[in-house]
Amino acid sequence: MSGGVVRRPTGADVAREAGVSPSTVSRALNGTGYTAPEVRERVRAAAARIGYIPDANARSLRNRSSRSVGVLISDLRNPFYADLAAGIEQVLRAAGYHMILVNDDGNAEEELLAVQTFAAMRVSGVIITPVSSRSVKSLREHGINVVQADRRAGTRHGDAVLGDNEQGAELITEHLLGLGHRRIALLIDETKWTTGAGRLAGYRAAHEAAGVPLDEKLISFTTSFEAEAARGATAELLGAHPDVTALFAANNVIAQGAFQEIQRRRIAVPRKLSLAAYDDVPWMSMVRPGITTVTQHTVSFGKRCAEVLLNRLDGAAEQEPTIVHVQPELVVRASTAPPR
Amino acid sequence: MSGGVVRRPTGADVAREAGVSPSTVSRALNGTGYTAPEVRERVRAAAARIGYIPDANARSLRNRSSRSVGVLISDLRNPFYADLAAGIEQVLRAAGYHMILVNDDGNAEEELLAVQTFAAMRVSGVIITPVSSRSVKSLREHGINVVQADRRAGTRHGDAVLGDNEQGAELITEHLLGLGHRRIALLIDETKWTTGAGRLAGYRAAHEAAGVPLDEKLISFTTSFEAEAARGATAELLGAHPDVTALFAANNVIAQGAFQEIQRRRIAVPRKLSLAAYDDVPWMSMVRPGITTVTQHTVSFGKRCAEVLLNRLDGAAEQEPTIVHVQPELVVRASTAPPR
DNA sequence: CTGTTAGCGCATTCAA
DNA sequence: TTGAATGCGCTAACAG
Repeated sequence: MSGGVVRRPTGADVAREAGVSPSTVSRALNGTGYTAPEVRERVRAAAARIGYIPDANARSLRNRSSRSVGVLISDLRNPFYADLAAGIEQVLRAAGYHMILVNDDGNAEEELLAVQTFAAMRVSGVIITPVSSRSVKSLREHGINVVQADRRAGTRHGDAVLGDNEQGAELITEHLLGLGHRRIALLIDETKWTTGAGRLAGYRAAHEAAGVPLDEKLISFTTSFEAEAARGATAELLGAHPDVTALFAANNVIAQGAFQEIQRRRIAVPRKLSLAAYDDVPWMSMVRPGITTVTQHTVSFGKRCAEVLLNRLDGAAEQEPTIVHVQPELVVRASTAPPR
Repeated sequence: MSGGVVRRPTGADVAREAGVSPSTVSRALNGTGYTAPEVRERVRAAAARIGYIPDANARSLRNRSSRSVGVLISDLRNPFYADLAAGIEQVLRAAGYHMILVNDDGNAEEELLAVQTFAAMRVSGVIITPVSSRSVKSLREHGINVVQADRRAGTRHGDAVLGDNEQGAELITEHLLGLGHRRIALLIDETKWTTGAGRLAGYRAAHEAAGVPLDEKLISFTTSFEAEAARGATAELLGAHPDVTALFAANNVIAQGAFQEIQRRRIAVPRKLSLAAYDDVPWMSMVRPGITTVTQHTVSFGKRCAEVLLNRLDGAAEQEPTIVHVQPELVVRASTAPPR
């Protein structure tokens, strides 16, 4: 039992039940075109009675567009992306859309595959934390609305919701400089993306503004996106430059690696070393000392992304690109203090 | 520019390009039915040349089923669910399916709405951490394959991937009893779901097995799913029962609240109080002392869910239900030690 | 205001 | 082995 093909009621069934034509059913249920109020009620009742659920695929085929939105992120296990997706989904759902979520693991191939999928599904838009500019271009060529989230790849055109990475990094660096630090190391993984580039620029700008000379050797580039790599980079840096008094980790994964290395070496934070990070994720407020961070209010960030997309779908098709800048905010906790 | 409707190539276009009929295109590209190898190549080349992407909606309409799988979870911001979804997505993607992710916030209404959506989309299956049994029933009535993940609502039928909550709770409780604790409090939020009920049962069973009398007053029920509520419950419990030497938090959110309250009161862990939790999430290994937990290997857990569903889709339509039990594993860290 | 007709793009009969 | 015809379920013209 239970198995087999379930013949689900169609619009024609509703039509029969209500004694009208299929097109009237469509109009009555969708509120498009004219329908006599009395008829509309009858159709609604009939539909409810037989449990009619309009077939989304038929509708999308006919309309050449669906109520689906593609969301393409790097890593759902990273709370930054998970929160972003959570914010997006919340707004989409409230607006009657649903989210196709694809993880690309920071891999351009996978990203391109997902673009194919989204094109095939005729999603009405895509929100993407881009890895390669090809995907974004490809999306556009397919006539799909795209909102770039968190960073931009290549093209500077089109809708985007971005954090002000330069300002965020300045906030942190200023904070550290203001405490009296002069040897502040930056741990960063990439500077090809707008996020990394901006954070590096902010770090530089803050030094410049304060008139503090910057030692380029204190900028450490991690090669991978794993916390373990960041731990190694931290070890190396601390070994080579024992005079460093503060560490600035450019994202939450790097911060994790740095924190672990610091714990392993039993370095007293903030007495011997201050630590600050970009992006506030839960563990940073759970550990002692709590980590000073720049938060981007990630869930709201995601909401903004969805709002920008929805706005574009609501007729603003040929409007100017919307660029939203999310203000980063410094959260001072106990991991930063004046140098000894 | 860029705007307007993009006329995407259809199978007919490919047919024209390759000098064959549309049906041959379909056969050649899908590998169904007979096609001359030479023709197949020609069609493939033509398709690639003009950038043909089969319309997923048309295909789903025709096939009465899509390559979409609905995933319905409680809260993407909770790392447990995020990891679960990450595991599911990874396996689905590798198998050529995609994930429609819906958050129900533990709300039965939202859950039911999502069921409607999934039915409308003709998803080929749904993986759900159920809130209400109605949704699961409704899904079945629509002839949709469902895999219940982590817990079951009402019905004991059908495919499911479940943690052995009773055993996991026993593992923790035994561990604490073995250390010599006799006054172990349990912080739990619900016991209507199979997860909560199982964990409570395991806590009881371990006491029984050890011949240690259990004080029912040490079982504290949180009313909400927020960490803050758990913090309050912890405060109350600690106030009422200062002789408690160990705390067992039944999930990661409760553990967070408990941990925060413990920090606030500056209670020495594990010297004055031991703390253990169900489900291992990142902050638990970052804080000092690290929290002793039972891990369910959540990402793999998610993978198993997807595998069970895929297996069902692969012809096992009328097969016996698959029930997978995921073995919990005790991870002993520094938050548990013999009572003072 | 409502019904008839047509077609979205595909996969599958059935004939050839 | 291939092509022509058909219909999945829906909505939008167009007549009435």
